This record gives sequence, C-alpha cells and structure tokens, in this order.
Amino acid sequence: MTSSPEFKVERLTVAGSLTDRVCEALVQLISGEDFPPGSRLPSEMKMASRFGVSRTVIREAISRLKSEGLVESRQGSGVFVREENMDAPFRIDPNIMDSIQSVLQVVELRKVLEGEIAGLAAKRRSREQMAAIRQALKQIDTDVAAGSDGVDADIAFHRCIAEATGNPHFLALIQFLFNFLRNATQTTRGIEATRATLTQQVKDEHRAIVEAISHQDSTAARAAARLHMDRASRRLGTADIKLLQSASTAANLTPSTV
Amino acid sequence: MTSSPEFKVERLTVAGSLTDRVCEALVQLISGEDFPPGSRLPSEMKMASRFGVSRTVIREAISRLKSEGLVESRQGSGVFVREENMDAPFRIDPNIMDSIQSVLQVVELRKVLEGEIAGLAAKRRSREQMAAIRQALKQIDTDVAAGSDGVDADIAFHRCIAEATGNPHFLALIQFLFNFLRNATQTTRGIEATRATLTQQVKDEHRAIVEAISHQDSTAARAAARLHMDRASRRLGTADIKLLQSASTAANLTPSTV
DNA sequence: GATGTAATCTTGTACGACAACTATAGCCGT
DNA sequence: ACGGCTATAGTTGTCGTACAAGATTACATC
Repeated sequence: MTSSPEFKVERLTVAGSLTDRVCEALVQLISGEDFPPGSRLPSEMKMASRFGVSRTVIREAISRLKSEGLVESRQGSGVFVREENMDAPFRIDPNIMDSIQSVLQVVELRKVLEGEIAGLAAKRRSREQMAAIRQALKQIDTDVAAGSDGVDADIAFHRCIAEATGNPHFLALIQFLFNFLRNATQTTRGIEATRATLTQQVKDEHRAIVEAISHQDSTAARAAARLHMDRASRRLGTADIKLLQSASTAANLTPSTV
Repeated sequence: MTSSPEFKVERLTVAGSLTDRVCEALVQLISGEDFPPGSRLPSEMKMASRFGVSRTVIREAISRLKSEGLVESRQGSGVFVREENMDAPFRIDPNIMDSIQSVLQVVELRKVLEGEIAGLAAKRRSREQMAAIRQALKQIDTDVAAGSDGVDADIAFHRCIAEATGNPHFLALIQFLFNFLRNATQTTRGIEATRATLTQQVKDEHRAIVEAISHQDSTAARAAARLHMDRASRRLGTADIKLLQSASTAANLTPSTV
C-alpha cells in the first residue's frame, strides 16, 4: 500500500459550519461500507488533511458522533465505529416540522396508538386507574375554567389512559409524540385556540372514551379514541393549515434569525 | 454587578474525560434553574476559566450539547439554551433489557403497531408496494434456504409493509423497535433458533398477512398481523424465557466486559 | 524465543492567534 | 432631541503548535 486513500472524500455539503459538514460526511461514510462496525477510522490528523480542515473541526465532529453513540474513541489507539447502534433512539427529524403533511402523519401515528391504548386500557384498567382517568377528565374543565388553555390537562388525561394499559412504553411513546406535536404547533398558537373554541365537542369525545373504558368495552374505547384523533387531525388540517404553512415558509426565509 | 459569579461551578464528576465531566456539569446547569430556556450561557472563555479547563474542552462539550439539541450557538452572539427539549428522543431504557417482562411489553407495543400498519397498508398499498412485499416474503425463504437465520429478511418484510402505509414515521418507529428487540435478544441467539424451527408456522402467518393486504382487506390484515405478533410473543414467553433470564443475569455480572 | 524497553503513533488538553460575525455605545447629521 | 451610521469591543468559528497520556509496534537484550 503505497498511498491508497483510506477513504474517498465526499463532497462536503454547502450549508452549515465546517463541523456540521464534516459531521455529516463522516456519518455518511460510517453508514456506508467504508467503515464497518468495529473498524478504526483514520487518525484525526489524516482526516484533517483529507477534508482540508483543522484538527479542531475534526475533533468537534468526532465529539458529536461520540455523543450520538456512533463512534467510540480510545486514547492512544484511535476512534472506532461502535458495534451496534442499539441505542439509536427514535426521533423525528426536527426539520420536517415545516411540513404540515408530516405533522399530520405524526398525528396519524398518535391516532393509531391512542386507539389501541384506549382498547387495552378498557381491558386492564384497575379501579384506581379508572378513578384517576375520571379525575383527569374533570381537571380539564377545572383548568379551562381557570383560564388555562387546557393543553396540559388534556395531555395528563391521555397519559392517565396510557398508564392504565400497564405497559409503560405506551406512556413513554405518546409522551414523546405530545412533545413533538406541541413544539410543532406552538409556533402558531393556532391549535390551542382551536381547541379552546371546540371545547364542547372535545368534551363529548373525551366522555365517550371514558365511558367505554369504564364499561371495559375495548372495541368502543378504541373506536372512540380513533374518532377523537380523527377529528383532531381534521381540526388541524382545515383551520390551522394556512397558519402553519405561512409560519413554516417564514421560518425558511429566516433560518436562524429567531 | 461587580463580580457576581454567573453560575456556580458544580463539582465535576470524578470519572471520564474532561469533556465528559464538563458536558455533564453543563447539562445539570441547564436542567436546573441556572439557565432557563432562551437564556445565554457565559462565553467560552469565562466557562473555561470557571471550570479550570481550556477553551478546547468547553467547545467540545458545547459541540455535544448542540448535537443533542440542548443548546444552539450563534456566531458573534453566544450560546443559547434551546426553548424546548422537543428533541427529547423516544428511547427505551437499556437497563430494562434484563427483564423478560419488559421485552414482552415492547413486543406488545410492536404488536399494536404491526396490526395497524398492516391495516393501513391494506388500504393504501400501491401495486408496486404490493410487489415489493411479495418479493420480500420470497426473500425470507431464499435466505433461509441459503443458511441464513432469516432475521434480516424478516425485518425487511415488515419494513416493506410499513412503507406501504405511506407514513414514514411508522417505518422509523418499527425499525427502532426491531433494533431494540434484536439487541435485547441477540445475547442468547435463542430467538432466532426458535424462529428457525417454527418456520412453517411463521410462513403461514406471513402469507395470511400478505393475502389480506393483497385483497385490500384491512380488517383481516390487522387481525393476521396481530395474530402473528401474539404467537411471536408466546414463542418468546415460553421457550426462551430461561435463556434470556440467565443471559441477563450473566450480563449484569459483566457490565462492560464485552 | 521470551521479555523488557524504547520509539512511534494516537487521542486528550492547553494556549495563542486571527477571521467572521454581532451587539452595543457613541458620534454625527438633521 | 432623535434617527441613522460607524467604531469598537465581545463572541463564536477556525487554524496552528505544542505537549501530556495512553497504546501499539519494533527492537534490542537475554
């Protein structure tokens, strides 16, 4: 091996800082077949030379990859690609938030989950859990009467139902989806307003879910929850779509001027 | 303000590199009330002085926090705490892998998803997607005949179905669950063996799913997928439970000796 | 051939310098 | 007095060098 290049230098992306670009390029190289799991990637000096950047940039990029669990560095030995990316978490790409369609797709995911969660909760809920659900339902009214937008109480309500399944992963997953949707929609503040105006309809939907769970009728609970989410996505899809779209385009024009 | 310390220097943890410790300390400070969302944290120079490390270390720590979405840096202005931790990913605590019950709970989550995914795929699949699903089903046989355990092909099969929903989040989520389950079970190699011995039954279950999707019968598709997952969890719950348990206890004894 | 040691390579950390960019204070013109 | 422009200081981004700490390899020695 006289001077065989240890890896091809990918075209660095045009946007972002040097560290961003190098990071992206390295992820591509690791994802590809250039560096299989367990292999050692070139020394920081060599990478700096190949990419035409300083070692500082390489080190910061490696630092990110380490925090994401893609690589692992051993002092004096080198940087190695981690065996498994089992820790690769489930995350939704934040820059798809612009797209109203993607938000609706997340809502669809939530709809599926809420339906099954309600069905399972109907089967398994204990008496205490049933009381907690009823209490959470009341809390929504209390909060709204006190001037709150009721979003927190609404989330707590659905969390109570998820807890009643006895499977903590359902709770964790819908909590994650709540976080995402809240952040995706909070830019406009349109959803909360919509929810506030449609309180009566939402209240009826909630009651239907609670009643079904109370009667341990899992089929009805699933249907009620799905209907609830269907209507929620419809509310999202009609009134607020323009707001969200305009907000997203505005965000595109001013990427970091927030 | 003459010389009010802008933040208290937390005790740096004893283990890990300087970057690790600084990173941890910063996370604590951000999680606490010292630096609320939107606030600017001290300049890199000041932090370097406070922590008694070089600016390099601070920069690498900040780089990690940026990749984790906790902070955001603006050149010439400073480093700011991001508004919401909307990026908080959905991840399953790795140390629950010990518990066979938790694994079964994840399987239940997958069961729910696979059922709904199959139902949606039955409604929406295009002709090309149907062909891809059939192709993936055949590939399982091909791989198994070639001596493979067929796990990869099995995953690819279910991925094809998820793709046919047209909602990429379903695909991403079940891929995440696959990764977790694979890592949770691969220690014993017991599951693959089980799956290999029960090929005929699994094949029948797969065929039922494919036929239902082909006929665009979403109810049948959902039922078939749920049955498939039910049987999978039963297979998991009976034969391999002892293997998994023993493997988990062994893993506890050797936490990082892999 | 086994073994201990030195040379060498790699990552970790520190320091200094400058470029690119921002925000602010202050000056100036009106 | 007020608005707009500029100078200036502060901050992040990038570069380079240097050395410490740990690991690997080669080699000399027995």
